[in-house]
Amino acid sequence: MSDVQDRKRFVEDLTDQGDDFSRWYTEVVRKAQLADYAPVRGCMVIRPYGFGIWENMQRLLDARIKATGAQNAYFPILIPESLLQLEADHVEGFAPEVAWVTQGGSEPLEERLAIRPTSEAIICRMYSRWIESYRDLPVMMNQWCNAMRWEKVTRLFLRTTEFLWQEGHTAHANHAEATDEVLRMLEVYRSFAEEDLAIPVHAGRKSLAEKFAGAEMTYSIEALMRDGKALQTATSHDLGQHFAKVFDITYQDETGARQHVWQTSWGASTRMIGAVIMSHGDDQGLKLPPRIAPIQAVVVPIWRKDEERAQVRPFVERVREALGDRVRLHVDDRDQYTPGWKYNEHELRGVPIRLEVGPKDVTKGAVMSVRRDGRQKESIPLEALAERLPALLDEVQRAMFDAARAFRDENTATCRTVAEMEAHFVARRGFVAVPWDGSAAFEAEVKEKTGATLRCVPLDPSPWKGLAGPGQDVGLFARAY
RNA sequence: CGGGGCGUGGCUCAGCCUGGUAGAGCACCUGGUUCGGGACCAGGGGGUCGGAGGUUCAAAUCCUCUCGCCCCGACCA
Repeated sequence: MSDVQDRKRFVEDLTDQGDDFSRWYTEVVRKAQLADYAPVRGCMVIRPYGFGIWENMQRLLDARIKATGAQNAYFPILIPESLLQLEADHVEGFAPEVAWVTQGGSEPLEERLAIRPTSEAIICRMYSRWIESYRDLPVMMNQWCNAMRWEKVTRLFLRTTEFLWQEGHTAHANHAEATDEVLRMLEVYRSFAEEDLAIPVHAGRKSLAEKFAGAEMTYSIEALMRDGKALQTATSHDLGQHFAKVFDITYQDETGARQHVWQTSWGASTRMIGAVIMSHGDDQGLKLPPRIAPIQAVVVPIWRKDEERAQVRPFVERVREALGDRVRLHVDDRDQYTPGWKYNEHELRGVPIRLEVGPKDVTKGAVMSVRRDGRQKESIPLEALAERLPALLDEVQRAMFDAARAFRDENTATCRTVAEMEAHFVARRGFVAVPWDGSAAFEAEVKEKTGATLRCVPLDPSPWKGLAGPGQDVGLFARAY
C-alpha cells in the first residue's frame, strides 16, 4: 500500500459503497454532518448542513405546492384517541406505531392523546366544521410539520421515529376533481424529484397490498438507489369518501342536496434527503444537486508565503463580490487545514463545485473550478465568473440527473414470469417490469420467491410497449427500502 | 419482532479469553515551520471503560438484568 493510501485510511476513511452500502450510508450521513443520533431511540438531530438541504427542499417544493392553489396552515400535534379511532382501516394501519400522551403535568388525562402519525383525523374534524356549501370547495391545505411513528427499525432520514414532512389535505365536490388533484400532486412530486433533486422516478399506482391504510388508491413516485433497491419518495392518496363519511364532512350542492366530499392527501418527508444521498453519492461521499446544495461552490484559497497570501486574499474578495448572491458561495479560509484536506472534506460533503484560488490563478486573473460530479476542471476568468458559474451549476444539475437516469435504466429489466424474475434477482437488483393482471397472488408469490415487491404500476407504460397483454398492466417490481 | 454483531477520551479501535496502576492512531490545545489532492516538529489537555445490580481483597475484564447502535430478514414515509 502506498504512503498516500495508507495515510488516507487514517484521516477520513469512508466505507466503499460496494463493500457495505448500508454502512457507507450511515457513515456519510454522520461524517458529512447531516445528522446525528439523539438520546431517544430512533430519533435524530438534523444538523445545520442537513437542515440546510431540507430548507432548500422546502422552499422549492413549497413553491410548487402553492402554485397548485393549496395554502399552508398548521394543525396541532395531539389528536384525541376518539377522533383517531373513527376511521377503522386508518386506525388499524397505524395502531402499532402510535405514541400516546397519557398525562398532563402530574394529572392523568381523561382521554389519551395520540402524537400525530399523520393528520387525516384532526384535519377532517376541522373540515367538517368549515365546509357547508359547494361554494366552499375545493378546500386545499398543506402543512409542514413533524410526525411520529414508533417504528421498530429506524435509519437516519429513511425511517426515524420523529420525522419532518409536508402533508396536504384536500376536499372536493366530486370524485373526478379529487382524482385530478391526486394526479396533479403526483406530477408535482415527479417534477420536483427530477428537476430539483435530479432523481429520476417512476410515477405510478400502488397495489391494494401496498396502499395507504384508509385510502381508496395510493400513488407514489419510486426511485432507484445506487445499491439497486427502490425507495418510495413521495405519495399521493385518493381517500374517496371514507373519511368524509365517518367525520361527517358534507356540503350542499347546487340543487340543495347534501353530499359527502371527496378527499385526497399527499406527502413527502425528510426521507427524500435519504433518497438524494443514495441516488447520487459515491465512494468519495455525498454528491448534492446544485439546486438544493446549501453550499453550491466553495472557494479554497491557496498560498505558501505571506506575500502570496497578500495577493490571494483580496482576489478571493473580488470573486465573492463578482458572484454576489447569484451562487450560494462559501469561502473556506480556515488556516489549520491544507488545501488537499479541504478538497476531500468538501467532496465528502457533496459541494457541487470547488473554486481553487492560488498564486497562479491570481496571476491569470482566473479561478480553477472543479466539479464534484466528474472532477472536470476549468479555468474561469474573474470577469466571466458571474455568467459561467451559474451555468456550470445548471450543467452539473443536468449531468447528475442524466447519470442517475442512465444508472436506473441500466438496472431496469423485463421479465414475463415469476421463474424469470426469480432467476433475475439471484444475481441482480433494480427494477423489473412484468405483465401483471392485478392478481394479489402473483404479487405475493413474487415477494416470497424474490423478496421484491410491486413498487408501482407506472402511469406511463410506454417504455415497455408490448409487454402487457389485454387486461394486463405493466408491474414494476424491486426490492425496496 | 426474530437472527447475528458491537458499546473503552471527540473518532476508529486494542486491552476482556487467563480479574491486579486504562492504552494507541487520528482529532483537539499551545508554539514554530508549512499549504496546487487528506503537512511536519516539539510540548500539552482530555476517559467513573453505555447503565444498574451481583461475585471478589480487587472488575473494562466474570455473572444477571437493562439501554442504545449497526447488519440481515418479517412490517412501514
